[in-house]
Amino acid sequence: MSAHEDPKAVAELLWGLRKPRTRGPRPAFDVDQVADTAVKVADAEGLEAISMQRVAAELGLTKMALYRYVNGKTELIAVMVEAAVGTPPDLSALTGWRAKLEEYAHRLSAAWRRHPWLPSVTVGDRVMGPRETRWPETALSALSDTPLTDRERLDAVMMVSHLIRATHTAATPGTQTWTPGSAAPIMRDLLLSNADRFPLLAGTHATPSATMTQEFGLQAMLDGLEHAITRRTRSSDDERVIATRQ
Amino acid sequence: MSAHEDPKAVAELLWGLRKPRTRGPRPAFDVDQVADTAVKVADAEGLEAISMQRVAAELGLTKMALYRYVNGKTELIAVMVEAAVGTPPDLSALTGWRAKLEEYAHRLSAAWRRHPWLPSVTVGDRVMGPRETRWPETALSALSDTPLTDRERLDAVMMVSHLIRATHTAATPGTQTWTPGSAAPIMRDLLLSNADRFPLLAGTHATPSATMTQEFGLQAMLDGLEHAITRRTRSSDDERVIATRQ
DNA sequence: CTAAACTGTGTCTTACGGACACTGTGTATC
DNA sequence: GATACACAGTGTCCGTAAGACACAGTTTAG
Repeated sequence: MSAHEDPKAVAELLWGLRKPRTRGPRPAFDVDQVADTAVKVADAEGLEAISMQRVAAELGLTKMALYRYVNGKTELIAVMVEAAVGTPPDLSALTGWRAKLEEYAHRLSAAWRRHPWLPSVTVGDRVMGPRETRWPETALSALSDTPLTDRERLDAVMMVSHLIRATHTAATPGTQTWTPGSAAPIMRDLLLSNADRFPLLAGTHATPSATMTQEFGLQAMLDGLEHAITRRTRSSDDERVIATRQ
Repeated sequence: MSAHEDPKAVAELLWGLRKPRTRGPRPAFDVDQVADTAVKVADAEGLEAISMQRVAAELGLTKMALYRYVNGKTELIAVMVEAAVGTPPDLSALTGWRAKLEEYAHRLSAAWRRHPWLPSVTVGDRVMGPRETRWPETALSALSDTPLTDRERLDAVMMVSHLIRATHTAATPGTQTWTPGSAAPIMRDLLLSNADRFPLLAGTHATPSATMTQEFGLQAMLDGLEHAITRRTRSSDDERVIATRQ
């Protein structure tokens, strides 16, 4: 949209590379306060409640005054994410990649549960801030003593993140604006009254796009990862390795 | 937003439960034509190009005339999805749940590659149309001769779908509006110049939020699923089962 | 043949993101 | 300490979006 919608500007803002102002009146707030306020609004009323107007009003400012802090809505959301993600857990107390990665997954899940709008915004080609970047870095550390390649480690981390995201996105509607949860029962009715065409789905008595059990998916993924690691270890240094689980 | 944003109305539209009109002038188009046109626009110019104005103009109609066909943008997108998903593959020729599910995953991936905007819209609490519903139904059929419970089967299907989605969402930005791909190199530079704080990520020389190898994740998932299935079989009827793979 | 039903149109409202010019204020420099 | 510059906050304007609503024209049922 605007000329300010530039990833370089976002990077400078998130990574603290904005030149500090000296002259002129003191700003009434700083970017962190703006971000925190916006996060509070999004937590309470959802992401669709976030507008320049709304956030500015919350701070007692005019809409245009907000543009002094962030160059546009893209930057606003970027700092919101950075403010909301929090810090990843310390995994050094746990032993074994599996325990570490499992703990990581649960902590990530908790963070996203606290801010239901986060999954829908932390998607796609974008610039992450330093706090957010700590998360994948931490996840990678869980896998550092496995025989996986760098690429595989990254893939595994992304895989876990995406799974956790998937278990949360059901709550955060994408383009639908009706009250959450109202579509599921209707979908269920449709399946039941069309049970002849969709016998398996109707048999599950659950709507497909809705919730997904997080633990089943997570354990299956870790099992699969364990398989890959075990096989890699076996073939690489020709030595049987006791699997961490069972 | 409007009173028309009601999942029941969407369900009626998608499942062909709208009472057929008899009196009055013939509509210039039908809902399918509207959907196809909108899909074409979205394929060519992205989802953000979709507006009532734009789609109406494409059909040679006024914006308000479009509201005669769909009650709002939510309905428009719903019919777009139903028009774009296509039909799931026939898995009956393949033997074994793993081969079937793998084929399913690849076909799903292909469908989403054809319409890059689909992943971002097929999320959350919503009503699916009959064509789209065929997809999870087909995936469930791949697992029908496994000893998994209904719930586990559904979880497994959702897990695979979400993984495939995850490998595609990198291309479809969520809230960022800049040209795709421009953030990744900047993220890479940030990681490299902060290699002391993010040694593992910097070592991978790849940006975390970007692409993820689909096959690694898929095979890991299938391995994990295989583990669950094998264990279930072993414990349920006390009989060793030859794993389908290796 | 008439009246009801329906399609398509034009106009209005509200809300959004953003541009831009302007006012006032505080700090650094001379 | 005076002054000029830099910057925070404001008000106004614009383009675009979704949607409400009333109206004109058309076609089919009775």
